[in-house]
Amino acid sequence: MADSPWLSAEQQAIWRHYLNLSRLLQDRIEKDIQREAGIPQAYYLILAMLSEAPDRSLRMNQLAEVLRASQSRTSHAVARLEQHGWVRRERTLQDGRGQLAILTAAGWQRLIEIAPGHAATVRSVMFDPLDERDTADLARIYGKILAQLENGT
Amino acid sequence: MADSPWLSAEQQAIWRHYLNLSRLLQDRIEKDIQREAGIPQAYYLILAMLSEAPDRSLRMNQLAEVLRASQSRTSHAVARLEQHGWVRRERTLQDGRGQLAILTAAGWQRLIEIAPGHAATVRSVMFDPLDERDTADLARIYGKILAQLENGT
DNA sequence: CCGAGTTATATGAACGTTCAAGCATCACCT
DNA sequence: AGGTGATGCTTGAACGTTCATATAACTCGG
Repeated sequence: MADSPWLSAEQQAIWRHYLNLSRLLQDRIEKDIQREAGIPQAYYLILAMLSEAPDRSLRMNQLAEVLRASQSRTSHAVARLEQHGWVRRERTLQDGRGQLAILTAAGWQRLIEIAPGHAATVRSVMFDPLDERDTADLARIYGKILAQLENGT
Repeated sequence: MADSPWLSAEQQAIWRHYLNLSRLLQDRIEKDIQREAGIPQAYYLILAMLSEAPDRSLRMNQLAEVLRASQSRTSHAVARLEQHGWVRRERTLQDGRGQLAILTAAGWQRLIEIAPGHAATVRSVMFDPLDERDTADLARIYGKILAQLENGT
């Protein structure tokens, strides 16, 4: 806990900036992916994470962890991606409870169709306005905040 | 549009950091406010924005704009806050279509009960890990990105 | 002042997320 | 082996957001 609960004027300004930025950015990315692929960004990230995993598959467990999403959310999401035919599920052999989420060929295909446009959006909105010093600073700062967040309380 | 669609390794790392950070932060704040007030952060922000406006009231129009939310979303949200008794609506005199969203006494009361805890959370998670140079850098960087975002495409 | 187009808001359905159970399997102790 | 608790995952209901549509009030040219 902090000694004073209030934010300084500067902190308040940054916080409002952050709120606006993250909403605008979120909306922008969301619409972009929705238009290109007809799925929300959260689902795109599932395809992306699976594509980088060995055998393009992950246990629901681990998938939820890399997404930092709840198991429930992950389960619902994978169920829907399964309907699209972009992911399929298989029981794991080692653990009878385990489910393996596997990126299908169609899912891979879809992903590589979408990815460049998505990357271009991210670049143009987040990185084009920044110079090298900015990105270095941003990396340092995000590292600090993330470390704090991941510490639990 | 950018010349190359791909992100550099550093940009990719920052982007992932940002995604994780914003999700963790969002979850943290959301649960915090949900626990304290039983409303989502988006609704808390409505109370906050109204509290700062003249007569603690704004036209739906302007409210949506300061929130950077759609009119539909704002309408649904205010409807629900009205059920809680924290906001009420009144037709505007000048423009027969206009609706004025007004923070009630109960809404104000609720807000000042919640605000300090909320500020403490923001401070502890976002600002405590940063030193003065960090916050200055962050202000500069967010300013740049926001300017870009607000430029439209 | 009449009608076409615009603006301000609301509404309902569809979708995604959260929350609280629920079920099956595993792990461990006896 | 058999029970007790933990783990992995799913399900359904409740809620918030989005999208398309509706409605009412304004504007402005004729």
